[in-house]
Amino acid sequence: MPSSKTKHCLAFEHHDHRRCQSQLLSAARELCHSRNIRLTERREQVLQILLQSHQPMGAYEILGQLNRNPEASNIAPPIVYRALEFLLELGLVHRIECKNAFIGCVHPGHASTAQFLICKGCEKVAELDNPTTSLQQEASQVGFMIDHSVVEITGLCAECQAND
Amino acid sequence: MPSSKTKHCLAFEHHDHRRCQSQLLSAARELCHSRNIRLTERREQVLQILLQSHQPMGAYEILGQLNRNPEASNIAPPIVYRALEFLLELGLVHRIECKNAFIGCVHPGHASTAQFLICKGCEKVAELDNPTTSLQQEASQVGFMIDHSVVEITGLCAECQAND
DNA sequence: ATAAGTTACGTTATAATATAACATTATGCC
DNA sequence: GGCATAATGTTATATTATAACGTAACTTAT
Repeated sequence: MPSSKTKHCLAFEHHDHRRCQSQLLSAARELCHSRNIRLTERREQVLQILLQSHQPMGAYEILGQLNRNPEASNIAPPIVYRALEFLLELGLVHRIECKNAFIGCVHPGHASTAQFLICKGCEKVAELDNPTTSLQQEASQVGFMIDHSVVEITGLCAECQAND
Repeated sequence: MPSSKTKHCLAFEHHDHRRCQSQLLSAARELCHSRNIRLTERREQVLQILLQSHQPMGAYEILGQLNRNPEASNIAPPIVYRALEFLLELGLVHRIECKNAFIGCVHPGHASTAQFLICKGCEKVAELDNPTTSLQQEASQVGFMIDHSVVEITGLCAECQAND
């Protein structure tokens, strides 16, 4: 899974990545503190790895990052999956279903709904931020109680179309 | 994966299942014929299994069904995955990403877009039929060229809410 | 402060899902 | 028939995920 590729695509072209990361991390800490929930070191490590990458990562890729650290090596899959489960529950992280991968949430607050544009060219993923879609409204009207909803739109971003 | 559970939920309550199946199968045959594409026996077998179930099935579950047939047993995963790939491409089958499972399409024709209501209670899945969502329009307007889009709304159907 | 209860983490093994690579058979076309 | 292509078959293995059980850390009540 290439992670440092052609940075030429999708919504987050010009932004201060370090600042964005640290803001999201602070927000996560505050969220957990306010809810009296423990953002432990492990959980924070996993969140940081995802926020740094800013792109979807597989669980084993995250695991690799954790084990890159020479001290405290040899971490096993369940640890990553448990941290992810925690972060997903809080909406700090989303799962990109069509890639079996995970990505840090850029708009914490909408835990139960997310929409993504997924470029097949540069493999970048942009999170959109629509509070509620017409489909969700429709579902509710039919009496379906929504727990979680996912929209994944795959295709080619403008840049990648141009580069063909 | 329970497949014959509490049939009490979601959109397709009252319908003639056998008829629905055979209609979809005919439609598939016609589609392939008109496009001069081969709906081989294997591919048709897989399609039939999915249409019969009318619910999402894992690839290995399908495999199990194929191997249930005493003659011509011992079929291996790639065969199923290849048939699925073919059927997905044509939009005769959809992939339920959040379950890593596959389901026969009930509205062939919209190959590149599908929406599902997925009940956590009875595990049934209903396919909706909205041609285009506002999100897709939005994506297009941003210059994103959509290849495929997936909407998966998970929750509790009306029946399952009542049965709590 | 300590014992009891709970939550998080660590570890081992294994299950479930998916694909790579290559051999064989069938089909379409000249 | 002979050739090219497409589909299937086969073996092995990669990738993703979880079960089950043990240990450590934190929380709370006494």
